[in-house]
Amino acid sequence: MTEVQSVKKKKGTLTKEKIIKTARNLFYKKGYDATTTAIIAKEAGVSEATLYKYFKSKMTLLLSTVEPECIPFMENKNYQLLTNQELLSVWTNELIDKVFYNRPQYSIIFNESTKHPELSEQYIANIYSMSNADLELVNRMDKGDLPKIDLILFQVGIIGSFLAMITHMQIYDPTIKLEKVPPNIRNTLICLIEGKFFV
Amino acid sequence: MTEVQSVKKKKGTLTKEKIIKTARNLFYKKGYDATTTAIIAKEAGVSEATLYKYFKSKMTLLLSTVEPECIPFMENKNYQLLTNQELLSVWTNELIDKVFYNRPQYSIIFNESTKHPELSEQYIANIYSMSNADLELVNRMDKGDLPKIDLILFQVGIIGSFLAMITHMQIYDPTIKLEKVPPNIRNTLICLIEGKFFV
DNA sequence: GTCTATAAATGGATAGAC
DNA sequence: GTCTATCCATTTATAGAC
Repeated sequence: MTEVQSVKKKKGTLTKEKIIKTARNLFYKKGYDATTTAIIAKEAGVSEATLYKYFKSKMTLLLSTVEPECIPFMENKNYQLLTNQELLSVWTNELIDKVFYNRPQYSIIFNESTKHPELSEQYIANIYSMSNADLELVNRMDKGDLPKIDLILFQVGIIGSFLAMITHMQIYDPTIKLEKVPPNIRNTLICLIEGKFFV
Repeated sequence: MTEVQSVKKKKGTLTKEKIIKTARNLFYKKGYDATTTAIIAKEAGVSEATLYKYFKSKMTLLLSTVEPECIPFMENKNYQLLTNQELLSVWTNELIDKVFYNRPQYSIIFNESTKHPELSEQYIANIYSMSNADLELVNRMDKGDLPKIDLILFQVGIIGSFLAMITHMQIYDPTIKLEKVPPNIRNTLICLIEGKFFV
């Protein structure tokens, strides 16, 4: 399938995607301000002039790297059939997975939005996009089946918590390769959210 | 008391402190890489040459801004007398307050450590410094009175969560003045940690 | 569509006067 | 202890050839 796609795609499109992908990883690892257009171009295998053919500024490129292309990741389960406990558990795990597989985007948005207000719109678009599980949660809160809380702030807290834990591991072992959510992080986070520590 | 102190202090010391304070706020608000030594000097009311008399490089200044001068903030309660519930509640609130009143330092360390490994040492020194409440928690975990968890990772999660919530508010209202922990953040975070949502 | 070459501005850092 | 003036490397961004 990727074969078919890449045959269809024009050279220019591929170059553009390569630049975005390269820039995203660099912004994620070193931050926007510390990443030069020179190094992006070099690692993407193009010249700086080419980069500026596709993006009229470095900021435009930044915005492209956080576009929600990979953000939607939701299953279409029958959330209505779940118990409160089950729903919350599913919701938490879906959130963790979504953030994990898009952690460069989330990390960039969370880290750079205060510094570069141009990103705020993308931040809001991401944070306020509702999954089906979200909607069902809100539904039950409205009906009184679940305690009413600020779900957005709650979610922000979980994402911040998760990203901090990932960062923590990376500070300890900068060479670590994260192919899936590290089990100890998932456990500690679930433990945190479910209040398991509060016996 | 500040009067007495300022009389005692030499001019140079005051200048140095002014530079650190100014730099800390700028690093916090705009990030290390986006903050120039020119703007630090200007806002501190000195020339760049003066700044470089006190700090041999911009990185040295960064390290000074996160030094734990304000970090210790702990009470000396009789933690042994508290019930598990009370201890956890006290521990959580102390952590929140500590992070809040030193949020520039925490924020800088959390945001810049991956990008600038020179900071890792400070990161570790901060994260691994144990308060009395920490020690009592570990104690009870060892005795089996509380479930055993990775307390460090747990703490990292809470700090990340808290900083993300603060950032979230600031993205919404960049003019906001935070004089104390916003009640909705404290509530949501407590609600998160105590698993109140998991009925 | 991509490159080489370069403009224009800004960055961190220092020498030397007062 | 502090400043003015300046150095040199690096940065974003572009013009014009292929």
